[in-house]
Amino acid sequence: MDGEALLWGGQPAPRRGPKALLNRGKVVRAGIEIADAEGLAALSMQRVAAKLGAATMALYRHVPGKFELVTLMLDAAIGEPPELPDGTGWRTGLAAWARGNRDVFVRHPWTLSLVTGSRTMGPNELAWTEAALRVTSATGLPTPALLDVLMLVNGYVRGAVVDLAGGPVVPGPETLRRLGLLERYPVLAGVLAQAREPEGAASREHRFEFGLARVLDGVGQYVRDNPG
Amino acid sequence: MDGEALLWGGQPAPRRGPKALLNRGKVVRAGIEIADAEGLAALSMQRVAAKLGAATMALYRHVPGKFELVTLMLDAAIGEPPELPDGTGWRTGLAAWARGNRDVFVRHPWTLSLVTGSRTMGPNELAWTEAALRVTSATGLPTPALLDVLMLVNGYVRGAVVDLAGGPVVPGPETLRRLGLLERYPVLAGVLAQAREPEGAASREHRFEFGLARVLDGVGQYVRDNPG
DNA sequence: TCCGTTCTGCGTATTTGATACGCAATAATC
DNA sequence: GATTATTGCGTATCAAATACGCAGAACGGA
Repeated sequence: MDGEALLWGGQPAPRRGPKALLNRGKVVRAGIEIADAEGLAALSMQRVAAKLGAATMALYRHVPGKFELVTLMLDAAIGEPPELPDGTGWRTGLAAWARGNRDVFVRHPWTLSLVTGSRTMGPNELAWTEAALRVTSATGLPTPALLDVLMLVNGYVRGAVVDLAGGPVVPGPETLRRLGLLERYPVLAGVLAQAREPEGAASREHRFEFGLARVLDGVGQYVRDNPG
Repeated sequence: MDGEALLWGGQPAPRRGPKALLNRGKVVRAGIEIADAEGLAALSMQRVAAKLGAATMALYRHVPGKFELVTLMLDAAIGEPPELPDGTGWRTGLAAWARGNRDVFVRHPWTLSLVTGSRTMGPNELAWTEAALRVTSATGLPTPALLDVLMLVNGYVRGAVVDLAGGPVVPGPETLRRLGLLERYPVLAGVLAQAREPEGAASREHRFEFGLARVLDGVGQYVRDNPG
């Protein structure tokens, strides 16, 4: 089964046989719970089966295999797009979309490493796309530019969320000093000297909004310079 | 061995014993070659050993385990930051940095799914950070804002590169029609109707530059509004 | 020079996890 | 009730990571 059939093809209701104790939805939800709590690395067919009180092989009646399970988990975790404010202007709408998008990744951090590869969009992901295009179309920009703006905002969110989810950590000060990096990397040293305490969630949240505002400013300037 | 010791601690040169046929660098490079060609999923200790003409267990003399191998592969793939034009203004420098950053991910697509998690920065990644901070400091912005700008640009690049590397694919037109999505998703339908042929590399490249220009415009406006 | 120490390569065995295959029980349908 | 589709899952196989320990190599000191 390819990705499209998996995500978009319905499952024919069985007409005979014993009542199924499991179903695709239950399996997918159990997988998401495990990944939310312990990450994708902790996801195994045995873990999912154990959580459902079933034998490992029972899962294969409902999902073709582990890869397909993860594919289904991704679209399920993305979920439906939020209701976007209507008539309040493209900037408000696009900002709300971006924050909703961000929240998905924050709630399900394991999705981040999955959206970096080539894949077929599922129903939910496609619905988010439609939602973004709808608010963006209020800019009056021509169709190709809508896609450009979508990738810009979407790209920013995906990239920025990495920091919200606990991004890269600078090595400890002794290590830097031992290797003479504080002298060789003066600007970095200055930044580290000022930012002594580790950054809290509030600071990272502020940084997300800073970047989002700059992105939307850039779009706004483009809209002004290219009146439809 | 934690990430910091692994990435930043040197290896003491052995004084005795047989000449080593392998070394950490060879193992890491072989791993990168496999991941470049076939992706991270194809990376196994046996594959790496086979490529080096060694037995699987021989690798464990040079890297503590597979996870640590991947950690080392990431920093090695990132490589040294490019020489950035000096004295041509922050915008030119930051744009060059962003493109260089993008090129790393395009050359080594498997790195994308690795930079989404929490991790210790390696020497190369830290050098890129210093390079970005250096060109950004020419804006005259205060130190905390430098970090904000860095996350903005870095976030944009990481997110945008997903599309350059072949991002999500919209399901086929029959599927959309069969499910009535073309009517329910009017804006999307319009976009799809216009963009019939699949997008080429040139188009995606253009989209990357579009987004980058908007990001830098947004930063520029902020710099103008907040003179140092 | 010779021996003990240190170090490398790697064979063997264990463990974990995915999944192919087939059987037995179950519930519609005939 | 007989037939048959369908489910749950026991068993077996295969791939992959890695702990453990041995054999041989090179270096240093007596």
